[in-house]
Amino acid sequence: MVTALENDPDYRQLLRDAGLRVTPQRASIVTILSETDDHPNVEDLYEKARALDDTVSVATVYRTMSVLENAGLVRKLVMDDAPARYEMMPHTDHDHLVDVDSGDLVEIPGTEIAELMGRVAAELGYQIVSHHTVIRARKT
Amino acid sequence: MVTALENDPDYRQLLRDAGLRVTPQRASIVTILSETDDHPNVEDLYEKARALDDTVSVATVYRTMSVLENAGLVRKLVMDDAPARYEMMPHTDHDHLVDVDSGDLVEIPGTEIAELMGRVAAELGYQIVSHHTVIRARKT
DNA sequence: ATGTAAATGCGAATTATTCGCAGATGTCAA
DNA sequence: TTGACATCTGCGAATAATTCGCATTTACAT
Repeated sequence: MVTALENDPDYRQLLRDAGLRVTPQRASIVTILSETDDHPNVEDLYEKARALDDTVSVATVYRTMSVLENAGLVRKLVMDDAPARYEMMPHTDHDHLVDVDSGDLVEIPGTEIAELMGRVAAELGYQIVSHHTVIRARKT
Repeated sequence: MVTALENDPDYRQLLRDAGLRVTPQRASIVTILSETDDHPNVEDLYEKARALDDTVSVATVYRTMSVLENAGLVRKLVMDDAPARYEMMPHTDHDHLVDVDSGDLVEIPGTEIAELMGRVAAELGYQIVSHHTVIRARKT
């Protein structure tokens, strides 16, 4: 269980490779995000990161997410009717399903969906940059 | 070329079947939306509907979209960084692809993607209510 | 015709997110 | 090590999209 980015040189290097400075605020935010199983929104991240480092501000959480998204380190999940949620860019690809009754967000393992999209996009002469899929569903 | 819902009894009935009143504002908005090829946002709809009927207000466009979406007559496309866009619920299913360079929105014909999602969701014990997929891509 | 719930316009309120700016600080080259 | 300086930061104000409150109107079942 890692408690600070200091102990986890991976992210320090990832940030540097992306041409980004390693600040304590970014360290706390990335630590929180990478240690969590769910998909926090900015408010969640702000509160938890602040527990590690009370100099973190909301604006910085927004900026950090934006900057990490551009660097391809973070994936933003745009929700239909709620603030965006985030996850570290997964190594094992997956999509997302929202339980419309409970609001839970479930990960759909597997790369089939993305692969199919890739094929279909290729047929139209496009190469996928990213895809945003949120399935709204109800337990059967 | 239809110019008012009056001439297109289909939608009047669809609204009624959904338990909704047929108001002139709704008539204008639905007419505009159903005659357009692209995927207008609320501002687009507001301006065009207002040309038909200058009593239409922005709030009503929002409310109408919301109400029609719940009734399953309209599909809302949640964009990553721009206001939501809408389309009449298509009979021929399709998904959407945004050209990241031009901003163009392209329809992806076919039901394969939705079918695959349906199968995958079923495996997890879910039944799809709706799915919102926007692929961001670049011409090859 | 008429009663009533539903719908409307208006403008104010809310919510998520971005921005401007002045001060702080990581990083790099000497 | 130490500067130098571009990058980051916090703060609070600004913006943009969307929703709400409320008084008034209206569609439509009876």
